[in-house]
Amino acid sequence: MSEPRKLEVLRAIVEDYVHSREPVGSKALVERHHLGVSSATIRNDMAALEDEGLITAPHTSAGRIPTDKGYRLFVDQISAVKPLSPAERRAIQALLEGSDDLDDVLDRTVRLLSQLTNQVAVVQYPHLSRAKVRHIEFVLLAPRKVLAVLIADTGKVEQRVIDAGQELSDEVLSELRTRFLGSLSGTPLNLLPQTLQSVIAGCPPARRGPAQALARGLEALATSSREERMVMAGTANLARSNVDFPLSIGPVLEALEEQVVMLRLLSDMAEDPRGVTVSIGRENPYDGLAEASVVATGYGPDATAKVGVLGPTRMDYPTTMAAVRAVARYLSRILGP
Amino acid sequence: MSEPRKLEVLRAIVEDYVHSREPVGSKALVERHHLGVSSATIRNDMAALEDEGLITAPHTSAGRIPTDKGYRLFVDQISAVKPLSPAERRAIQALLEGSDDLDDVLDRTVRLLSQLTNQVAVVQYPHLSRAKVRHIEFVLLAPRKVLAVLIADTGKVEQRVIDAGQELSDEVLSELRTRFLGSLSGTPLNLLPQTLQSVIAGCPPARRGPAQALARGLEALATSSREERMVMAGTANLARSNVDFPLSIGPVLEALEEQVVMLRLLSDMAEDPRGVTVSIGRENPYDGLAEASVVATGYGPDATAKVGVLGPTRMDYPTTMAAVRAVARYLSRILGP
DNA sequence: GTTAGCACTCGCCACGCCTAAGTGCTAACC
DNA sequence: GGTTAGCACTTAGGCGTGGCGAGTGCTAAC
Repeated sequence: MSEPRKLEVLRAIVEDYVHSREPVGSKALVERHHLGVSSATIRNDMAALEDEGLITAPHTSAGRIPTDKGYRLFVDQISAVKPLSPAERRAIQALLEGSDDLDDVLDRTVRLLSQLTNQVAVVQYPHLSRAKVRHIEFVLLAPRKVLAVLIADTGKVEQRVIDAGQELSDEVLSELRTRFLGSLSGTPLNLLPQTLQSVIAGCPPARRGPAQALARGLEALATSSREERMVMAGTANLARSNVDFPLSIGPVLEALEEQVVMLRLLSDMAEDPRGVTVSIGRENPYDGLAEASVVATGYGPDATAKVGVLGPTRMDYPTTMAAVRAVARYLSRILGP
Repeated sequence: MSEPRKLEVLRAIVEDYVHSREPVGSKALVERHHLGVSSATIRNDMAALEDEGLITAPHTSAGRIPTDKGYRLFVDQISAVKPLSPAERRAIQALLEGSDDLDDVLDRTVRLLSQLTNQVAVVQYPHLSRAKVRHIEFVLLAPRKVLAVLIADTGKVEQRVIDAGQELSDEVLSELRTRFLGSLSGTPLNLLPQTLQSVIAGCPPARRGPAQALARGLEALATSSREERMVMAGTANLARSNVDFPLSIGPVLEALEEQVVMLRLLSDMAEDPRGVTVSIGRENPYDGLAEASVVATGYGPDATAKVGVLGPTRMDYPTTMAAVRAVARYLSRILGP
């Protein structure tokens, strides 16, 4: 029993099953792929694969389907990344080029990716840590309520309402604004906390209170937005493939809606040297996603924010991985300096 | 055959069907509701109701279910708005009070409303027309690219990247900023176009070009955000009630994701004097929502932005309407002056 | 206008049957 | 030893049958 052929058999099973959604038997296998051996031999191989836990039979007299472990082996060692079609490349380029705003870019990206893969696409907002403060604005909404707006040089705008703790006049606020802006302009966001301390220290005692409140607000602004938000598209694709999620489309939707879950999941995915990380079925901790796989990768300057796709474990990994990788690259290029 | 009793029968049918999801027959009806007549009489009434197109029988020997028209009559003339439970009132109050940001408020609102009704909740962003300009900021991202930020006195922040058409220096931009801010501060957003014209007119010829570009950008900023965006929550509830959308949960998700469709739908709903508008099944033009109903109402100062709920035609209208109305009221109060 | 009674219509479910697909095993073969 | 042919065995799923059960419409009496 040759080891290479066993892998070849696993590959064939995965591909056929992904294609037909039906358990694949030994006979169909030798017919569709020219493996050069008879179905009996394949049966032996399949028995071995089953012993190793790579495939399983839903019932005695059905063909085999890959297990999570089988998909894992397939993804890690067998499959080759399928190149995108020129049409797809063009679509990516065209769709992403005419956009200005960051929100806009991300929005187009998820839509594109979900169309490309026929699955649910997810994009995490890029981190701000590398960005620098471009501008700060305080606006007095009510005597004690200040709207703080932070504009980063990446074009990202963050806002938040802050309780100043005491009543402020427009003049005081304006003075504070100048103070903050003077010290903070150009500061990288990850260094913001320290710099804020020095601003407060430089304030006359009378201004300390509100300055501290504002500083806290700004700090929250810079850190809160880090990994907190994401955009999503293509949930309708879940329903189309309701054959894949027999009755469990509900939990999947829940997980997607509870953005925290998805964000955790994305963040936890270790960066794969080959560029795209895959989490298959029960490999991920959330029960609702037991029958789902996530294909994701980082993008942007330090590749910390993630873009990815969620679909049934029975998905076309090579193509999906190719699409995710391609989209991430274009995305990085567009957002890049 | 008494007219009032016929309505009573329709009411009973709607309520039972909503409760049990199963066609309701004449016998079950007299048992569950004390109508004071026999099942034979009810059968006669039901035949009449069917002639009028208010109810229908899925097949010969099944009970009846309401038609869209039947629901319509029920909503318009029969049902009484069910008051919310004290617990629900408390939940609304508690959840909405601890919030600061507009985004935050809307986000909590949809989540709350979807939990309250076990359906998909939708909130349209409030219009800006009544809001006034509080602050304007221009930030130079690249020699020709300007990030315009518009802060309204409602605390809403809008941003957009503008192509200035020619290279600008920080000084020129700063001068323009002062010019714009001087004239625009306090201007209601719906009057923005006219005011912008006067700003441009007041510019020295050398500044006209960029000023015009910026003005166009600001105008787009003020109008674009009007009815364009919405927040949504509770799509997972669609799946839970997959009994209601037999196989058609896909189209519903599509409609929800194509925000344009939902926004059109919401905007098109005429304001009902009783406060809550209902669109039932095929009353709405989009095919994917043929089995869905929307319950919505306006909120905010001029009640032009909408908040609502989408669910199966077979929904508990009285409670849903009550929830929508209550949430809209709290929302108006919080956003109010 | 209401009611009782009755014949009739279907959807649904359970039962049993059969077929097709696929397996595992054994014995022969190279 | 690995490969193959053959065969007995298993089982899901499709299909027709028949028996409820729920519900209706109609008629005749009240």
